[in-house]
Amino acid sequence: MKKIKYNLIRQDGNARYGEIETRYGTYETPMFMPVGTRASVKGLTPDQVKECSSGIALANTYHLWLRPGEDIVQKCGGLHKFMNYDRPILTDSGGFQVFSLAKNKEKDITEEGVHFKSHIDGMNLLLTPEKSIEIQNKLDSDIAMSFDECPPASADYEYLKNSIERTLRWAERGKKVHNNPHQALFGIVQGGPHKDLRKYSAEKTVEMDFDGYSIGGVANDGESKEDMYKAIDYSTPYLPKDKVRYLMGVGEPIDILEGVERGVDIFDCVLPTRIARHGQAFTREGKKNLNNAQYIEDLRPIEDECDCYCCKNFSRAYIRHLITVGESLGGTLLSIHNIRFLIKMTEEIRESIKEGRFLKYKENFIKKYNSKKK
RNA sequence: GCGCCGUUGGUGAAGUGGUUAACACGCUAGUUUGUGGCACUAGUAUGCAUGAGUUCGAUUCUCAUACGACGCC
Repeated sequence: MKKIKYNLIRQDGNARYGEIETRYGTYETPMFMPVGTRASVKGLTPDQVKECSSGIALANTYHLWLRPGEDIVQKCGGLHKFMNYDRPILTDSGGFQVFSLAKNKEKDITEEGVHFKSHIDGMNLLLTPEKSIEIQNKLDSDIAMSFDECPPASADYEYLKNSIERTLRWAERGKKVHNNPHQALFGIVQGGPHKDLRKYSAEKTVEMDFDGYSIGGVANDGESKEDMYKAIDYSTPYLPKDKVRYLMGVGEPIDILEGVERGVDIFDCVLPTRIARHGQAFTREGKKNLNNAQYIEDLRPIEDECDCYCCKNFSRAYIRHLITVGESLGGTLLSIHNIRFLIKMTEEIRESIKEGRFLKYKENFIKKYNSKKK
């Protein structure tokens, strides 16, 4: 009956090195979590994901609710058995998806929940805080997320003020129905880039006593980097030290570093797999587009020093070939590289925090990462 | 040999006597942050087989040449 437990081991400034204990083992933080929206990290087998030294993986409540349905997953023995991933799983609440599907924001987002049309068959549906938690209970993930309102980056102060109040009420409602004894439940801090709203949202959420806390409403379309960093800056100071902090949806290497510096422990992002499918690779010197003609005869791996399956076995020329002809193996290999890249990065971040040189590590990383930019 | 039709970019092609020659694919580059997977954005023919003519002006009209398809002897 053990929920997750976070142990803070060392701090370097606000950067934290720690570990998360779960029923599927103990994993170190800072951590990057690969995203497997529909109970699958796109293009990868669970073994391939684990080979990247993955810890927690993500799945999505909205998608699994529509197909195959939470009851099917439950009958199959829960999400871990269903997708054969024997490490921890976090389920997103579905809020993010549902908000992008709600056409008429004013009318469709109500106190009860969010009305929207299924992206599959157009059916009118309603997702409520209770429903989201009930689905996640059945999916049997290790961490469930509260159902929050995810306002666009363009939302103004007044809108956000009302929005965080509603998110707090929704968090309370979700908490009441949450009944999976070995599933942790996280609260979500909102409030845009505004200091007072973030502070208020964080303090009120913490009062409800969740198993961990996320910073939401970042990495939205059109949001500036400055606003994202502000959102973190104004949230983490009000979060308890002995609970995990999760920055939702962030996965650009530099943003991970900025998050860690501000006291964030875990990150998730679709970026490594999405850009992989479109032919791009993270490297120490910034993103590389393997579609580019310069790689046609390039026999080198994407990165000489990388220890991933892709870099140990395949050339840039081969990957470019796969990508340009549309072979899905190209996306798979690049996804392995990109996921490993971010996880390796978090391993190095942990070492640097343990040794008290995180800021130096960050500075060097960013310098090299931006070195090829004009 | 005669007749007839055709010849537009890397490809398939649309089109007009008068500023920037449609569209698609390809190619080139860029984008992508709690995934409505396999998308989006931008660029990509200084020239419409070659030569001459008509015209203020021709890729568009006329003639010749070259090449190609079809038909006939």
